[in-house]
Amino acid sequence: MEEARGGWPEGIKRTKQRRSVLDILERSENPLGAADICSMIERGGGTAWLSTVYRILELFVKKGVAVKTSVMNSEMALYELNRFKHKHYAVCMSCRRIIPMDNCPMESFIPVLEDANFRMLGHNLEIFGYCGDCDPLSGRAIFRGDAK
Amino acid sequence: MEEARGGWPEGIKRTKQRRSVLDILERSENPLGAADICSMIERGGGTAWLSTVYRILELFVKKGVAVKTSVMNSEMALYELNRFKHKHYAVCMSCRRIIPMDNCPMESFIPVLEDANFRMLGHNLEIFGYCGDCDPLSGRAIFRGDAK
DNA sequence: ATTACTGCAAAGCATTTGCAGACTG
DNA sequence: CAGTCTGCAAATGCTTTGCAGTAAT
Repeated sequence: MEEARGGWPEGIKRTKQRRSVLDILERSENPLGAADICSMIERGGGTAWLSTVYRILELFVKKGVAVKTSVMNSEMALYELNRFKHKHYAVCMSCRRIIPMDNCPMESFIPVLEDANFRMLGHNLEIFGYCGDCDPLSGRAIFRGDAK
Repeated sequence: MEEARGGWPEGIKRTKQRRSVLDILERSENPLGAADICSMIERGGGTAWLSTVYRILELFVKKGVAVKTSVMNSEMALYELNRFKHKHYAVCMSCRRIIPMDNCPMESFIPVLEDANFRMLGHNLEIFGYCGDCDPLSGRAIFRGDAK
């Protein structure tokens, strides 16, 4: 489902740095670390301090524009655009290469892995949401405009 | 499939601290952080420095006795016994509670979540293994006795 | 006895926070 | 113009590393 993207996400002030970060996230197939994003901005001629990138990413996550992904055995937090679909990755335990697998019901990814010449040793499924004790269960949309 | 457990994992020297860590991992349903393990040992009357626990966990992972799990939105690395089966968790985005789901093919976990009164907002599947360029593809068992 | 492991201290990274100046709406 | 965001620096928290003494085989 498309969001306000193409335009600009609702409730986020437009700055040069935020434009850059969103632009990079939109272009990237793979999740990126804050440092990656920072150096990509610099390579593109822009400037953005690392702490600023962190703050922007945190904001994007809070607004539901991006999601924070922890990829197995990586020390770094990775971020990617919230594309509102399943996120499935094959992560190489050696070089950390990430093979993204879109549209991926459980039963169909084996062929994809074989095509990618990837030997699966195991997998890990994480489900996120709210348990009974914590569910805000309101009519409000999740992630929208609540204080820090 | 059972390993040398109940006995002692092959190729690991027996020390008080390692016994403690393995014991705790065996008893725990959920993945644990190094600090958790450390304080559990102290609560049990033992002693184990945090750095020692980290070293032990690193060793266990290298030997295939434990696996390192990164649970969504957690800053800490978590470790658990390698039980040689799928690892599926539901993680509460608010309190970080972890609901483990054993024996969990994709199509069957929805009822489990409903029983646990868990509202799923999304999920994340990670697959680990070796890509074509990195596959050691030897006859050797994975994780067994290779240098750091 | 030899070799490896642990306690402890200090370093290393990724991430966060505080503050003053700069920028957006 | 008011409120927020960014640059920058310093702090924080998890994890790693170095070294000397201690324990396991």
